[in-house]
Amino acid sequence: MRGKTSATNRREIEERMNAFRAKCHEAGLKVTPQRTAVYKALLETTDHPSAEIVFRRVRRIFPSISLDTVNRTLLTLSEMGVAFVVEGSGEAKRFDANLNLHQHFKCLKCRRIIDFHHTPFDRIRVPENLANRFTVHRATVYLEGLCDTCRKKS
Amino acid sequence: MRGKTSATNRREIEERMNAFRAKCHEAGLKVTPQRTAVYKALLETTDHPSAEIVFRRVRRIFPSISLDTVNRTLLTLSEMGVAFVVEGSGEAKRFDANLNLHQHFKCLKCRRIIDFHHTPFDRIRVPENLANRFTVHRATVYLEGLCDTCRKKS
DNA sequence: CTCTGTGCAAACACTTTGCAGCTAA
DNA sequence: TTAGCTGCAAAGTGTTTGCACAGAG
Repeated sequence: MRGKTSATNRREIEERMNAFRAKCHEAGLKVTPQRTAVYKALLETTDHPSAEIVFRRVRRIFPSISLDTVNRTLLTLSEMGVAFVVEGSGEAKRFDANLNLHQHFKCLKCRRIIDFHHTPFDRIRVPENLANRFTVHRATVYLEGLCDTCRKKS
Repeated sequence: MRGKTSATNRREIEERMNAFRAKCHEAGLKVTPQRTAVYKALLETTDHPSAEIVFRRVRRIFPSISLDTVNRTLLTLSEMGVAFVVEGSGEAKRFDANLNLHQHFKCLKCRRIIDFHHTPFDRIRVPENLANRFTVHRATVYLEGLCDTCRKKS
């Protein structure tokens, strides 16, 4: 399962690749072999690789690619909306000593993390099959988007 | 509001400080002035400061403290469970091209991010007052804890 | 042909580590 | 007294930037 492509979703990958090419054209971005290879590598995994790991994978079929290109491409992909960054923003750690129940909203533009509180979100019910696999310490709702200020600016 | 302490929660801060001292003793950790100052600085803010920012704040009342100490202390605080790290794990960015609805579980020990899918979590209803303040691109449930493997090991 | 994208190298930002001296208990 | 903590300096890891050349459109 990990990192492997099942026969079933091979067609899905092909579809996504086509959609990707279309989206590049739309956005006025060139469809370079590097870009294609990076996107494909990312599609073919179910784990959440770092740039370094994507780099190593892509290099197997595209030996001349550089890590910089992989980094830049991954950034481009996130900006296009065909990929996103999960936990590990690359930025400095941010700390929180507020142990009262609350949730976080993160602005993708100014990177601010804003606390909010919505009582129905306090009691996330972790389903049983997950509770068996994991010991859950924290279960919270996480929102991502644009804050008021940044939304006005753009 | 931002970074300020209101008169109302001044007592709450004092309470937390006492609980903190107790917790240090319990854990066999020394109650040093540096530690106390860092924790207090963190309690007194509602934003989510980086080590650098905590450092600058603490230095105002404890000029001889070093950034390393702040870094180490913040780590200690997270391990004690009196603070936690929000977005910005300090680690490398991780990417995900899976645009199908899914949720993430993060193991605090091995740092793996594991996808899971629980249909009731797919449609988080963002309350209206938030929808006014933010443009939400992604709303998801985020779990944190120990995975099966790490739980067995410890 | 043109202009974006790429590769390389250097700069940067943040974190971690090793060690000697200090201090809370 | 002494184990744990702090400050300093150096090394490590990951990301960003500037520039010249290459290649997609």
